[in-house]
Amino acid sequence: MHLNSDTHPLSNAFLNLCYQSDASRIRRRLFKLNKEVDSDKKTQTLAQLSEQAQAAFEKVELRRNARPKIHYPENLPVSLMRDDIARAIAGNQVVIIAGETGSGKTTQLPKICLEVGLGCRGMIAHTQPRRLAARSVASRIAEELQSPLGEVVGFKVRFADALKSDSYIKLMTDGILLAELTSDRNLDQYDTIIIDEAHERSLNIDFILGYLKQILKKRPDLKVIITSATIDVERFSKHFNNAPIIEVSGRTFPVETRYRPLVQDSDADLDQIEGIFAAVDELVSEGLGDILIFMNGEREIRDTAEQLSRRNYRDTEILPLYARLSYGEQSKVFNSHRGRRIVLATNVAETSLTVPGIRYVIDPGTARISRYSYRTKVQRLPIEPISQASANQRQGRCGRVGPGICIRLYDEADFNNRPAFTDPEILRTNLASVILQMLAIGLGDIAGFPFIEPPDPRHIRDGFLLLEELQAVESKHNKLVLTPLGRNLAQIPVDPRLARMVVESQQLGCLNEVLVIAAGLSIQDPRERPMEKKQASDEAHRRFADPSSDFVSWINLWQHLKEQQKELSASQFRKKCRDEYLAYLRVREWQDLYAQLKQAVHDLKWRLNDTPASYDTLHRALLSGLLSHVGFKDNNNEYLGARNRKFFVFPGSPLAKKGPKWIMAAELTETSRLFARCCAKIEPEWLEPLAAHLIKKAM
DNA sequence: GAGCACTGC
Repeated sequence: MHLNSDTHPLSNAFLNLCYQSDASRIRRRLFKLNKEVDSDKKTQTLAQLSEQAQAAFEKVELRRNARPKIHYPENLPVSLMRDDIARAIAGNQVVIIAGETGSGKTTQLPKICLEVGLGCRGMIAHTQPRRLAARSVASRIAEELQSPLGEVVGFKVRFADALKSDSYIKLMTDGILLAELTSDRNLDQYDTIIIDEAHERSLNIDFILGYLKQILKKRPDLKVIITSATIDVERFSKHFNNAPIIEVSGRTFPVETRYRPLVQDSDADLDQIEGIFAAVDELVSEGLGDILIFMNGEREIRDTAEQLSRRNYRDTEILPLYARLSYGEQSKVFNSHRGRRIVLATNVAETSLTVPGIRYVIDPGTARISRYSYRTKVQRLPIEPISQASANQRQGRCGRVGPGICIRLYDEADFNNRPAFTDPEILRTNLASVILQMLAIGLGDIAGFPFIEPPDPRHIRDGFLLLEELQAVESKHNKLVLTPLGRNLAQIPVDPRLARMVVESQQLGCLNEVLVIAAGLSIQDPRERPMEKKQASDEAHRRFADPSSDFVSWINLWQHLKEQQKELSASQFRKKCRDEYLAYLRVREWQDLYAQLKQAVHDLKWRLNDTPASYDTLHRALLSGLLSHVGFKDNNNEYLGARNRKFFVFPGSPLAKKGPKWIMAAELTETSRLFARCCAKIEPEWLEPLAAHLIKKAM
């Protein structure tokens, strides 16, 4: 029989019916076999591969027959449209599903896929922007399919998974899917990819959508489903060659929008707090129901909460809500309550967290939005007017339990003049990390990558510049390519600057300490600082402070935790953390991330140092990643280096008098959460890479 | 001595 015959196990037609990852492996071996000259060996391998193909075919049959029985909750809008959806999926490689919350698309789509026969030649990948969502969606679908979590339906997020090799549906964060690209270029383990919440347009989502567009031709069997809120869906459709859009209605209640601008006809202008008072008064007179007020930040929330509580609304509790809040305080918004509740929240409440039972929303119309300034080379968090899409999302937060009212503290003309959508992250961020990943996967020209919205060329250039400073890329034949060091950076799953420190520390013999610090600087600060216990918590934390360096305090805290953990039982340790104003879950995250980094350096065949590192080597390693954020003063107290770099010298400090040999402080990444002091004596040779870039710029 | 939302590997 000839290989071209459709029934031969090694024919293309047959392999197309086999389990995809096996088929792809067999194809690769067939391709290699072309070069084999020994005909006996060739025949033998062909027989072997035929057998494997047969098994891979049967695997698909087995999976098809073992699928669970599928039922749909009849009251969901998406259930009613499942035939339309099934038909669209069967007839198109890419389908866009647009629907608001409450349509049931997230839970029902993978079931529809399974029912039409997908999930058999490979798993159904289903991505979520957040870990928590990935896990809880997995549980919900597993429950509906009456299968324990991790069997038919599993999940994989950073630090946790529950999945079997014969699972059908795999919930994951979009970041995990991206990370898997490194070892599975064509996503062969999947026959279907569902990208949920694509309208959020995170860096990960934009990158995945570009990547998928590229592999559709190589994987004609792969089905892709993009789901999004009903905003900007045409853009997705256009990106994927006019893929069909199916709209699914949501199940929400009508929301009345009232415009109450602060700026009125000249003399009656209100400031924001007065506007909020007036809006709260107005809503209180509407009747019972919880109120959600959007704010720009922690401080603003605290101030507003204080002023609102002074107004003594009857039977009303005021709750703050922001990400840095301790878990205990955050969870208060989920507790049942009597009377009225006013929740003052940052943007967490817009996407990440759904505050239950909200009937009224007050939207001042602004938010802090992270933006990379190409001019100053730093990431900033300016307060900006939010987009129409974002305002509508906020408004929708009060239509989930009944008809709602949303008061906007601006006028309708203002709303209509705003941009329709928030700029996607890719247009607002430093691209070093994305570029590094793209180079590592071998995607070639960043400028030619099919992004939905291509990033600003100046941002791309700056991304390369940062990578160059970190010595991760170099110019070769007029092209910027990854250096061996850069290849290592790409394998260390933290910000490239932090990864750079890890690489340097390996050479200097302080890997262990720097892993602790790099992990610590990547997570949310585990130190809690509750409003009413500021002093006590500061004192508890001060025990770990190091006079010369904030980085060393991380090490001190780490050691302390390790000792406590050794002595105490698990529950005692949890309690101890609480008593010492440390967030247990974040401590765990720190330890998990450390373990992950340790694994990564283990894979690189690097060894941890057994003896404690000296201050000098430690700081030298840390500075390698800080270069682009650090400047220094010469003996005349003149700045060397780009003045607009993040750069701090404490002028009053005695160390400032010591001249250019001391770096005093540096802000590592975008937010003050990572502000850290390090007073390190800098040896001239450490300065070379720094001086090369910075001094040249200063000239 | 800064004072600034939220995610993700």
